[in-house]
Amino acid sequence: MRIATFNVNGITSRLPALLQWLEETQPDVACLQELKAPQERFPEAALNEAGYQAIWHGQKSWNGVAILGKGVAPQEVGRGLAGDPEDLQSRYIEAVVNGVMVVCLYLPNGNPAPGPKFDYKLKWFERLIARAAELLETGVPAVLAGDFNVMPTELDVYKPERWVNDALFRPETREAFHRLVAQGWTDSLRTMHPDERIYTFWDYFRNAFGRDAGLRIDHLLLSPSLAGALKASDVDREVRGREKPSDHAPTWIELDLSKVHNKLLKPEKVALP
DNA sequence: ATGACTGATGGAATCAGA
Repeated sequence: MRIATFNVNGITSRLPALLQWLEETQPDVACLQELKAPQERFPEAALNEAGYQAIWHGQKSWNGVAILGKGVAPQEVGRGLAGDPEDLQSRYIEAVVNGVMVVCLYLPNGNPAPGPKFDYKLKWFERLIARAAELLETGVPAVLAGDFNVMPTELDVYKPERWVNDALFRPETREAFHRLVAQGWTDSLRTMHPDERIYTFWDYFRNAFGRDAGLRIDHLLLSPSLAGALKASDVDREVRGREKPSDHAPTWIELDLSKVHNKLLKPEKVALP
């Protein structure tokens, strides 16, 4: 099973590129971020036509997340991240797809740092860490997929010294990401490419893609029950070089679920905390 | 330290992104 994550940076203007990529790579599950569209303006019909069923949490102008299932309807577990009833931003949605718990998230950018936006990012991170711990306690096979807005190490940024004071790379941010992973999650892309400079985002500015001035900020984290099923992981880099691209490229994993067949969630057992 | 580029909103200029 292939699970992909793709920050589309506006699903309305990105729809042709999204449909082309889905047609070409046929992921079984696709997690989308930055829809930048209100709930009623999600292009459900076009995605159905392409063979995908979807759940989504839209928001006017900003944010917005979606989970697509190829030929299957994602069974929604919840939307919105627990821990702050006053947080109305659409950054989090969970669903069971093909027996796997799929978490699609768009972690706040946090710039400028320090400041209130950075505080919001760190608090959001703590809420995510709490939810991730809950999921691990249940033992469900789970994937945390999305735009984490974190470069975990110096290998994940083209020029680390330029980013040390940025919200995506500050020590507090990296420490939170490492604390999350240390719960027992597997960083799929880094596991399959231990020493490689491999990016998922390139700024629109200054010909960043042409210079390969990129960042690795989109991640797929696997629960222990799924780690043994990881077969491959990579970035669909060429998508970033096309006409009217997102500033992110799709990032994906390939899982061999026959290896964890007895651990998959049954349809009648999707009731989770 | 700043700006470059893009999308959404609204119908120009501004915010937000990373």
